[in-house]
This record gives sequence, structure tokens and C-alpha cells, in this order.
Amino acid sequence: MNQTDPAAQELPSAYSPKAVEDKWYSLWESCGLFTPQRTDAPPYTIVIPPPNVTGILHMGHALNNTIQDILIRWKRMAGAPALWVPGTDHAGIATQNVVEKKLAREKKTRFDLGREKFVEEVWRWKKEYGSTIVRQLRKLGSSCDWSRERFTMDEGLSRAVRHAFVRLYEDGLIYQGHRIINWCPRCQTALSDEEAPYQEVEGKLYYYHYLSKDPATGALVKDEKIIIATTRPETMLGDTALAVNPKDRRYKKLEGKEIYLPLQDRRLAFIKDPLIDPKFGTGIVKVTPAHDPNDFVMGERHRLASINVLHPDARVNENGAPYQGLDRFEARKRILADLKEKGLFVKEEPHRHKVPHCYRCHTVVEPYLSKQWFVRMKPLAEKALQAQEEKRIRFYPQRWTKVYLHWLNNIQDWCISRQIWWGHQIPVWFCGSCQKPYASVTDLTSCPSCHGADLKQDPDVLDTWFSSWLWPFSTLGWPDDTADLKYFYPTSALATAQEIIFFWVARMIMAGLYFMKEVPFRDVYIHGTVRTDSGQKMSKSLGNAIDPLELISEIGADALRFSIVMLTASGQDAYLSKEKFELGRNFTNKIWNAARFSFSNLKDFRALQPGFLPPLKGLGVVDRWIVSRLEHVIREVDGALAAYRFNDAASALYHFFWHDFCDWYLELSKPVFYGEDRPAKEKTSAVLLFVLETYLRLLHPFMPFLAEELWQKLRAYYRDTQSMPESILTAAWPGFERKKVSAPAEFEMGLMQQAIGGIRDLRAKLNIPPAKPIEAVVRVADPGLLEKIGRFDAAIRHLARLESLSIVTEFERRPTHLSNVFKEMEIFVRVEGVVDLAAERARILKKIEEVSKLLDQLAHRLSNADFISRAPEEVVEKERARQTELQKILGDLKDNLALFESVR
RNA sequence: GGGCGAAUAGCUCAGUUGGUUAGAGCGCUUCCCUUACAAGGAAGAGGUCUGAGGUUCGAAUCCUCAUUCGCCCACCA
Repeated sequence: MNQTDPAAQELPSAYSPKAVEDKWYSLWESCGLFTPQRTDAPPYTIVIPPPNVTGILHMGHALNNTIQDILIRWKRMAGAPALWVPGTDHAGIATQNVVEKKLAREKKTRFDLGREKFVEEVWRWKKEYGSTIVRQLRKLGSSCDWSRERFTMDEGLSRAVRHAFVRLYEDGLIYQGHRIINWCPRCQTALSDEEAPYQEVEGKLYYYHYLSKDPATGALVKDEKIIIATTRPETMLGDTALAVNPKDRRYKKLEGKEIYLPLQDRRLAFIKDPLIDPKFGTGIVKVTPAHDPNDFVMGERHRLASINVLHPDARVNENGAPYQGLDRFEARKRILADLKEKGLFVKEEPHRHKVPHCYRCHTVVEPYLSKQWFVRMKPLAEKALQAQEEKRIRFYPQRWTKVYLHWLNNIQDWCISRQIWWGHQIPVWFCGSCQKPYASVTDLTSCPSCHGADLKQDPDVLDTWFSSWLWPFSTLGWPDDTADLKYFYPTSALATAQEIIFFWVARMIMAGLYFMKEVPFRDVYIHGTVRTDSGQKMSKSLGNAIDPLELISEIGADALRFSIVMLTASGQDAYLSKEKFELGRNFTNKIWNAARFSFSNLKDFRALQPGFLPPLKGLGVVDRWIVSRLEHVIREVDGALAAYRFNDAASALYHFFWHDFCDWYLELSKPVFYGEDRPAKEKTSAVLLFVLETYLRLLHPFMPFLAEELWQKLRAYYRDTQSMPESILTAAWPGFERKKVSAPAEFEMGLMQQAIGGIRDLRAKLNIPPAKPIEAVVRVADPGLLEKIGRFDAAIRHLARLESLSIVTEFERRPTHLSNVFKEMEIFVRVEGVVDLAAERARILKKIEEVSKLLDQLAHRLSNADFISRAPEEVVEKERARQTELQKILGDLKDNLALFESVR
């Protein structure tokens, strides 16, 4: 990429991201930098949680994709062929709703168009608007391999869906059955249990009488003994029995009585079932097998008839005469009124309860008896449980493992058919002559058994998640055994929100194990939900959302990325407000200005190539200190990323740059740059360049644009740029080098900072004008520190604006050479020997002793055969992990000790 | 009804297997437009770490109980 003339580097004093971001993104993309090559090295793979084609980028996406991009850019720099597979989800119901709404504006319904035309219409919509979110992901800086972009209804994935279906069908894991399912009367389709979440509503519990036959007259009369309680009176039209608990003695006398349904005067059965809770309501329950899951179970058990009383749109059907044609809630009102009129109504009570709602349109879902396709989940779940036991998948934070296991252990069969038109049509054909169903990967035109041509494909489509659960391998070419699939599967990490652990994560694991015989990913990172600062879930419909794109145009993608990562503690929900993003905006500007300052002082300095650093021994304490601090940051960032602690990594980057590099190192470099000592200038220039260049590489995964912009400008300061990668994107990730850590330099620097802080504090307290030079006395606690702090004489005088500085120990009297002017306010600053080097050394020795002792204990325990065989596996493994951890710590401590001794 | 998370500075939150003086951002107070940055610099105030017990040489951290929020799961009609 282009070389920059240092003379031309007159940069504006405020960072403006606009000019920078689009330029670099299109360059990266056009140079193919997001597309990894398959090599011998182990790859690093992430598949994107495919956003809905109807989606527009919200803060949740911003967080989710920033995290993935950080991981991918980090691993790419670390040398792995890093693949991030992007794509979108066809989002069956959601997309169909959008297009139906559009039709409604033209006063049309999908039925006016017919299935074929309607699906064409949705495709047209997809072509026009479906790439919105994909463009927006680019704005965020997501370094996806767009050459591998997929859509859950593209040709390849449709083929994968059919293969998966047929395979499960042939293995007997897919079946069709009459069941009570969740039915959305507005979308007019079945929903899976996960798609019908319970929401608490303020409802009512209605009490009323049923009828029995008067033994004398034979007439149907109100039975004083029979009162039931229900929240949905309208379902009584489908009642076929009353039920009590077998242990409930109160209702013994009801046995043998002829019981009738009010309003319709239909005869009902009387049953006993343990499902009934005697304590709820009156202990008598109306049984409606066609409209309640529990009642359905009882109905099967007691061979009751089931009467469906609702049309698919939740209007009462012919079985519910005389209420036929009424909407379910209207029917409820009328039925209650009629019960009152007949004197059967007893009372109503307020009743808070939870009712399932459609997750797309929030309509109250109706339990509805219908014929649907199901996947038998038990066998799939067993494999997933086993994989978890073998620790082939890890959740971060760990606590989600439990949530996931609980779901697997209580798994229900998955209703996969939907009565909508947009989606993968179920690949089953029914033969008109022999009536048999056939599942097939290719379209059937004649019956495989009777060869008749009267075939009809099942009209339903599959649940959207039936295509997304194949995503980690279908996007890589499955069912074909492609080179991509061989190389990149299983993927490395999945980053997603907690809301879709069941919908998606768990099912992907099951599908991966079933179809690929291998887990789809090793690590699952579950991040929090983005909320407003008052705790509401951020959503467009609530009107409380911060639009990430607007924010990007104001402060830039880098600032957004950095803020959101810094503000989101690992796995916790993020409470955001617009002001909070100033954090990142200010930081980008700080980096920009620090770079400006560096450029103007480096002037015509040239290092041979990046990574050049003068010999450590020849460097002063300040230089060794900043290099040492940088090493700490490298280690912290690396460790934090490996543990999915992104906010830790971000704060390490933030703190180092702002409070070490800018506040101290750059300030201390000023006297050097403004002075005349040429060798000193050379050294400081070299160190400054080294630190800046290394830091930009560390920063790149978090702030890709700014890092690239500044890194490219650094090219001007090297003589050999041939060896420099074209883009920071492919530059090497900084590696931790223990030999660059200098505990003594950090210690001495700490002394200096303490002295300067003390003087500044006194200055402020005594109201001495900042520009006024003063004389100060620094008193140190330990005579051994006298010489150490004396080395900083010039620096302290510079940063604390002193005219003169005396350093004394506690035992000396105060010096007499202070001028008369300041006699009355002579400044005393006491520098506590934070710890003396000797004390620090002693501390390390003690720690080594402690750790060694612990290690001995552990080794002893782990060599005990009894312990190994008896203790739970987890405990043993934990102890082993602790052992390696402690060994690492011991190594570090010993290195540190060696350092102390080498410096003395 | 089960399960999970949270309670730390005025606000929003960090605090990684228990360890010197509990941190950050924002806000606040004082001073400073000092030749990178006022989107900045220097200094400062502000904390009985929700409460009560317990374990320990040592607890914000571990255990028990309580209180208050939030989330998830479940067939209470």
C-alpha cells in the first residue's frame, strides 16, 4: 500500500474516522485479506450467527459481531488461517410477515397471489432488501470472508436441508403425529415450544356450575356440587369430561352421576386422574382434549373424544354452535354472559398466570390439535449429553453448561412443520394411489412403489431452525465432502446471545454430532443482552434503541467497538446509553493525538525495520520501564482473549496507552526531544517507535481502522519496509518476551511517580501557581532509595516544575539551602519505600516457598492411587489443572527472581 | 414450583482459584487553553463492599440464612 512522506504528515488535531474507515475496508476486501488459504497449519473458524434477512443492525449485532471480529483478527495475526463464514437466515415467519404487511398496504393477502406468486414476491423482496444487514456488518469492520457468504435458502443449503431430513426420516427420527401444538392464530401456523414463550398476564379465573340430570324429573338442572374453575371458558364448547384427583374424597358422590355441559347440554364423562391438583380451584376440572395439552394426555388415557371447536384463525367453528363464527375472546364474553343469565355463574377472581405468546407477533398462542411433523429428540440429545460429559464443548461463562444440560435432559420432540409458504418445503410426497408417504432428496414425479404419477408434496415448510442447525457444516459444503469441510470443520468458537441457546446452539450440537460425528465447535461464548441504561431490553419496537449506524457515522466504528467491548463484562448484560460511547470516542482521539505527537518528534528518525529495539542494557530506566509495561499488556491481552474476557483485554489496552504511555512516557520524552542530547534522542525515538508499532498491532483486533491508518503512516520511519506486511491485518501478533520485563525498572519508576505525585499534591494544596518554579525536598524512608530516586532528578524537576530538588532520608535534618522566599512553605514529600528491592526479593522468595509447598501437596495427592480411583473425575481434573497452573506461576516467580538478581 | 444471575463510590459497572492501602468510566470540587490532545492535563473529595451469622492468621471474595431486584425453565386448568 502507499508510502507516506513524513513531511506531509501534518494531521488534523481531531481524529475523524469517516475518511479512514471506508477506505481501509474496501482495500482489505479487494485485496482478499479476509479469505484464508488452506495450509498445513491448524485453522481457526467461526460461523456467524446468521442474522435474519429482514434484520437491520442493532446493538446486539454490534456486540456479537465485534466479539467475533476481535477473535478472528487476533487469530489471523497469530498466524492461523482464520475463516469467518458470513451469511443470512431466511427467517421463515418473520420474513413472510414483512412481505404480507407490504401486501396488506396494497389491500392484498398472500391468498390473493397464491403460493407460487407469493414466494416469488418474497424472493424479490429478499433481492432488494436482504443485503442491508450484510452491508451494515461491513461498516462495523467485520472481516468476514464474503466470498463464502451463504443464505439458508440458497441452492446448497437447500440441498443440505433435504439430505438432513431424509436421513433422519430414514433413521426413523422424523414422524408425523396428531398432537396439541402451539398455534398462532394470526400467523396461522404451528410453533415449536421455544417459539411460544410464556408471558405473565393479568387474567381471570371464572367459576361456574355444570349440570346434572334431576333423577325425579329427568330435566337438566344446575348441580350445586359441581363448580369448576377455568381461565378459558370458551374452551368448554370442546369439553368431553370432568375430572378430579383419585385421592380427592370430596367428590366421591359424583361417581355415577350423569353430568352435562351447560349451554350445549352435552353429556360428559367423569374421570379420575392424578394430573389434577385438588388444591387448585374447586378440584374439579373441565377436560378439553382438543385444546389443552394436559387434557389431551388425559383424553388419550381415558379414551375420551376430542372436539375441536376453533377454526385456524381462532374463530369458533360449527362444533361450537351457537357461538359459531365468533372470535375466541368474543365467544368468551358471550358464554360468560349466557352463564350469568342462566344463573350458573358463580364468581370471577383476578388470576395472574403465564400464557404462551407468539415470539414473532405476540398474539396469544392457542393450544391446538393438529397433524404435524416432529423430530424425535431423545437419541440426538443423548449424543449431545455425552459430548458434554467428555468436555468436547466448553461454555464461557461456564454456568451456561447447566442451563444447556437441563434443557437436554428434559427434551421434548421438536415440531418442525410450519403452515407458511416461505421456507424449505417438506420433502415428503404422498402417493394418491397407494397413499404412502415418501421422503426424497430429489423431487419425486412417480411413486417409488406403485409407480403412479399422482403425487403431492406436503404443503408445509420446515421450521427456520431446521436449516440453521446445519449451519456450521452446511456452509462449508455438506453434504459433499469438500476440502473446506475437511479443513475448517469443526469450527473453533461460537459467539452468541443467551436467548438462542435452545433454539440454535443446542440443536447445532445435536446436528453436528449426528451428521458429522463431531461437535460443530469447541467453545461457546455466551455474551449478555444489550439493554438500555434503565435495564429495558433494547429494541426497535420499544423505541429505545441506539442505532449503531448512526453512532458509527458520528464517532466511527472503532469507537463503537471499543466502547461496547469495554463496557460489557464477560457474560453480563450490557446497560448502554449514548453518552457511554464517549469513552471510545475519546480514546480514539487520544490515540490519534499521541501518534501525531510521536510523528512530529520522530521527524527524520529511521529504524531499519519494525521490531527494532536498541539493546536493553543501554537504555535508561524510563525506556526499560515502558518496554516492560508493554510486555505486561501483551500478556494480559493475550490471556484475556483466550479466556473470552474481552473487557479485560480492552481495559488493559486502555490503561496502558492512556496512563502509562501518554501520561508518563510521552511526557518524559519531551525533555529528551526538546533537548540537545542526540544519542538520547535516538534511543528515545527507537523505543517510542517500537512501543507504538507494537501497540498498534495489539490494538488492531479492537480498533482495526485506526490501527491500520496509523500503522501505515509508520512505514515512513523504516528504511526496510519490504519486510513489512502490506496491512496490519496480516502483521504478526506481538508475542510476550519475558526478557523484556524489568521489575527493577518498574519499581524505580514507581518511586518517581510517587515523588512527583506528592509534590503536585502539595502544590495544589498550597495554591502555588502551576508555572511557578519552586524548591522541594523529598524525604525517602530508606537510605537505600536515596540514590535510586536521585537518578530521576531531572525528570522530577521537569514534571513537577521545580527549581531545585533535594532528596533526604528521614534521619537527616532538612537542608539549609532553600531560599528564603519558600522558607515558610518548604515542601516536604515523603516517599515511602514502596517496597525495597530486597523486600521485594524476599516477598518473591516467600511466594516461591508457598507455591512449592502447595505443589508438593498436590503431587502427593495425585500420586495417590486411592484418590485417583475414588474421587470424582471432575475433582481430579481440577486438581491437575491447578497443578499446571501452579507450575506456571512457579516458573514466572523464578524468572522474576532471576531478573532481580541479574540487575543488582 | 425449580434453576440462574445481580446487590461494591452520586450513576453505570470491574474486581480471575481468599492476601498488603478495594479499581475504572461518567459525574462532582479546585487549578490550568503548558508548543499531541479542553474529546485534554494536574490534583482532590467520595466506599460500615445489602444485612446477620460462620470458616480462616486474614473475607468484597468461601459457607449458611435473610432482604431486594432481574432472567430462564416448568402441563397448575
